[in-house]
Amino acid sequence: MTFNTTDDAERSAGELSESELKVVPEPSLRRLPGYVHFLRTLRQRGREVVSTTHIAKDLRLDPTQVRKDLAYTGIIGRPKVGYDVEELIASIESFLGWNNSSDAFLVGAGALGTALLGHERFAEYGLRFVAAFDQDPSKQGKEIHGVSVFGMHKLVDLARRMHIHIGVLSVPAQGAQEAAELLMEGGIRAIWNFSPRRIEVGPDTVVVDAELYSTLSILKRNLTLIMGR
Amino acid sequence: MTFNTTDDAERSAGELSESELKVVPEPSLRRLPGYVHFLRTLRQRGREVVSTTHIAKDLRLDPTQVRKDLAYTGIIGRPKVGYDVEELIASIESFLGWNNSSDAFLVGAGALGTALLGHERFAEYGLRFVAAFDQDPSKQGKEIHGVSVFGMHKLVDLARRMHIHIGVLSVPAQGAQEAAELLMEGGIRAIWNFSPRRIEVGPDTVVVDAELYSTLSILKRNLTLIMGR
DNA sequence: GAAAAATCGAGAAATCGTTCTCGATATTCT
DNA sequence: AGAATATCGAGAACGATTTCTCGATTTTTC
Repeated sequence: MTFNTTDDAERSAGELSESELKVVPEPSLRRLPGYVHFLRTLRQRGREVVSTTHIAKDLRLDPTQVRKDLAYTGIIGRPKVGYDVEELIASIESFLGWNNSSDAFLVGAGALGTALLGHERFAEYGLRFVAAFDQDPSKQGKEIHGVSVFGMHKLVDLARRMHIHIGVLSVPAQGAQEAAELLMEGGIRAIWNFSPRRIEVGPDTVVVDAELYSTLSILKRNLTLIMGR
Repeated sequence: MTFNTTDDAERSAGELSESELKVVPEPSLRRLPGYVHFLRTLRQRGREVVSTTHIAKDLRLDPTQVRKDLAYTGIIGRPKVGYDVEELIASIESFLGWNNSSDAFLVGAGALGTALLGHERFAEYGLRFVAAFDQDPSKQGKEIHGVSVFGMHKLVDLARRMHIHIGVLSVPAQGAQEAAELLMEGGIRAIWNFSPRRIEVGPDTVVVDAELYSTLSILKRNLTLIMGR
């Protein structure tokens, strides 16, 4: 997040009813994509089963922790053997909602927005951009990486008619809240926020911050520490 | 993890000596950028002092937590008044190392890399791209957002001569480790990893994952939960 | 000038997440 | 077939982070 960063954990959780969201710890949620990535390479190498010992070793985690994380997705393993790789991938992907690809709108087709539109890899994670929006008239009517760019005034109507549920926000800080309001008016239920601003949403919408500036801060802080040794 | 993501907290911490890094909790580090952002808007509005009560309310956090976070940066407040906004911003920025801008290399000038190069905002967070590198010969010799793109073979020598300490990795998963090796050979001490792959580094280098796919996963998971109500 | 109100800062308590321990189970080896 | 080994899964122990409590301090009000 963001800078928003500020409150990532609290924030995203706070937006939903307590009971439902806190079921799975956020740290576990953060680790799950990593498992999938590792498992995909295993599958590519023809591996059929894998133990948490094995996963943990590669990812430098505690085997018990991996086991608990995997358990959240509902999979059960076999003692002395481990888990079926194929089944495990399917279990996590399904749990994370990567299977049913979601169509998304992107708001703010600047440098960052353009990059996000061009990042084909998101398809693997169940995200597909179907339209982009920008205030700048010179961008409207064009296509960026195969996605049409519209003016902001078209957003609400299009979102409603296309039944879009995900909005990706890559606008400057000032325009962030305003853009979020439009997205909500269009019926969007989830916002992936790349802007450095905390966004206020209603109870029917979730915001997750991309945390770009948070991780950058951790990097610079760590660099300072490591240079001073 | 992940791609990275997986082990962010553990990972970055693990790379440094225990004592130094664990001083400030990572959750606090993640929240600090958010404070700065909020404080900047306060300053813009002419506000001169602010209390943790005030900050916490806006960011939906616990006032005590905010107070503890701020204390890590070394600032001290005045009872009944709060903190001097200007001084507080300076304190956090200095703590996070945003003042002394760091020169960085970017590896992988694809869609994501291009976007990062064009994101002027990073300058505010003490990051400046001075060169980019890519395998693709058609990109070499050109400039992207004012930054020259070189072939990978120039990386090590240039990094050494320019005394670069930060590398930003936006290459596909397969090339990530290899690119990281080059960066380390060039003397780079900190890597901001946007690739969905865990990276192995020596004890003199830190890796911080950008966690793009982690936050996306949290978003999709939350969306699934909220849609099912 | 004294009383009231707001806020900081330090320490205690509670909560959350990670790590450890152990019994149960499936496989492999002899 | 029986013993040894590896791994899962559940619960306990531990550690870290968040939240609560309270005394001290400064400003404002009467």
